[in-house]
Amino acid sequence: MALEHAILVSLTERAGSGYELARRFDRSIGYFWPATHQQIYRVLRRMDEAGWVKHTEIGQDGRPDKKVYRVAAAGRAELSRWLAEPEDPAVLRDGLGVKLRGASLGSVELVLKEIERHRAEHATRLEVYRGIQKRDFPKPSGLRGRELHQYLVLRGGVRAEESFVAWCDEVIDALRKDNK
Amino acid sequence: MALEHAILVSLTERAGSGYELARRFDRSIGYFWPATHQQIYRVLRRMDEAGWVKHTEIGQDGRPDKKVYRVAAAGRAELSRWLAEPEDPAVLRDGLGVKLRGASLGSVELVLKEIERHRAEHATRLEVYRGIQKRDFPKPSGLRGRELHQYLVLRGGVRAEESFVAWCDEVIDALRKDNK
DNA sequence: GCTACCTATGCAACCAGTTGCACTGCACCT
DNA sequence: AGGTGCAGTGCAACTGGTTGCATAGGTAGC
Repeated sequence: MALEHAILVSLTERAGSGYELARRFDRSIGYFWPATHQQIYRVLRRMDEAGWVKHTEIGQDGRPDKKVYRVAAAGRAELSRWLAEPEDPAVLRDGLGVKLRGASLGSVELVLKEIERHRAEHATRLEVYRGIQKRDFPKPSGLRGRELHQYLVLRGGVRAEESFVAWCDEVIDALRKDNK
Repeated sequence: MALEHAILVSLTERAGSGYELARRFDRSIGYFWPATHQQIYRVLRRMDEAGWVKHTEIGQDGRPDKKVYRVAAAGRAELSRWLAEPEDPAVLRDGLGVKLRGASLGSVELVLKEIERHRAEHATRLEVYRGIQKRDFPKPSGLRGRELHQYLVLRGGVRAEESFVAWCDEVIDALRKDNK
């Protein structure tokens, strides 16, 4: 598992509350490791009990109190232990493939519409990534170290979405021709 | 959820036992919707109780008896209901991205090795897909209907692996240059 | 004044996927 | 004779992720 580790990476970059982490996951890390606030709160509590992180309660006026977490020594140790450990390659799991495979058992028309819808969503995500790329890494050739790594992860997202959109186009085209 | 539906699609193509389904998932559908035999047995029993599939016990000599499942009317109904229903776009979830993002907190050397290892595994998977493509769809331009759909799903796998391997190459190259 | 949304944390129940194990019997290799 | 691997089904326990709900005060728009 790696939600623990994703949180540790994020908290090492900058301390934050569960809520803030959930926002960060929505915007960046979560593109590669999605997580809801429920999951994040639960894991934070677990890691707190295990001594991987420590929290400081911060009273705010006008807003609810918050707990700001920062990585403890044990957390840093666990993180480098995990970084050195081999990771199982991720598997593809997309219901759209199953739907396409079964298209002829239902309405090919509808499956085609569905693929067009997915194409649009992935194209939007791609635009978001490209926006981040332009804004945060306008000159990638000069990047080094941590920033380079962040950039390369983003590149992974861009490539995945590009390839998905291209596949959708291939499918849409082929299904339309088959229908004629 | 869609394991039910993945199984229904597979069983509609050809009736089979839980064991046979598990083999099929290992070889084809499972590239896009992985499942272990445990999961398959459990879901088959559930679908049997719900009347979506029916089984016939087949005694074999020299081998254990098996239950051959085939899709019942209720299963066909459920399948076309699901096919017409919108599906949430799949999310990317790859620990390797988290590792790369956190690389500078551990050993960049080791993360680089890890990425090379993943590259090799995905390249192997890509070769498997290309082999299937060559063997089963030597002339894709003439394909229609169900065969076309199967081919297009395979194309999705090929594209995903190609793009992953290309990303690995980009990362390996960039990390090596950064290290110099 | 009402609705809606944001910040902030959390419980409880549920569902899906993973892992480890158990049993049988044949075939093949060493 | 013993180990490995294949065919075949299955239980039990666990882990991780999802969904629905609760609470509470502040701000912004109609």
